[in-house]
Amino acid sequence: MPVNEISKVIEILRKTVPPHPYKSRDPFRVLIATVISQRTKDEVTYEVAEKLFQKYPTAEKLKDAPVEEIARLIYPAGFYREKAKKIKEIAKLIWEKYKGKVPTTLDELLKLPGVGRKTANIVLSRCYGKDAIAVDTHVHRISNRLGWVYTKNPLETENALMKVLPRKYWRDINELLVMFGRTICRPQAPKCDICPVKQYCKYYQEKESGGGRSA
DNA sequence: AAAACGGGGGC
DNA sequence: GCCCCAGTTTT
Repeated sequence: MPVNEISKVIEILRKTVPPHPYKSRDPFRVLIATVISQRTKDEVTYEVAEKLFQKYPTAEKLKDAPVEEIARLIYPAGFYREKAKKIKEIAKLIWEKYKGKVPTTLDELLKLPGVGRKTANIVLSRCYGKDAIAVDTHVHRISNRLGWVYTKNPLETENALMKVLPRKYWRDINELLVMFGRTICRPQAPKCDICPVKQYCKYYQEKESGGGRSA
């Protein structure tokens, strides 16, 4: 797909897709909230994260919180035991090794437990203004459906997107496509009939010409 | 009732 | 690369 067409699709989505509800740009909060959101529907997880921050607002406080108490607070997000352990360990590392400041580079972030490329890139792009593409399953699925890239895993998608997606969109693409994926371009039964960019979508075109068979 | 869902890490 | 992880939502 040509670059100017990708830009057009993004501009349409920006005008039609609802804004992402999580607004904080505090690196510590974004980092912890993103870890909590892993493998869960993120509607719930931001409420859960706020409850956690009410009781433990900083890395200094969180590093001394009992794992069971963290687990109790984040329970609705699922995987609460393993996440609680990781969250506490992250808080401890940030406080002791990084003097209370969340690392600002990909390499350092990836050393934290429970932090992979998606989580690290969320922090880099949202909190530190770096040109990073945070690829989660929404970004992966939608990029492939639209025909922007043709890849089989998130890392490939990240690399391929860096070649075809104009740099000015990198930082915002995750929030935009997450909300698009939630409301229209869902994993199953996407609402193509009301999709504002279906005319630019490979998946939709194939569905139309392929006699109703899904791709 | 069963399958889909969503990141990271350990092997 | 494969497989596991827990609870909610969709089919």
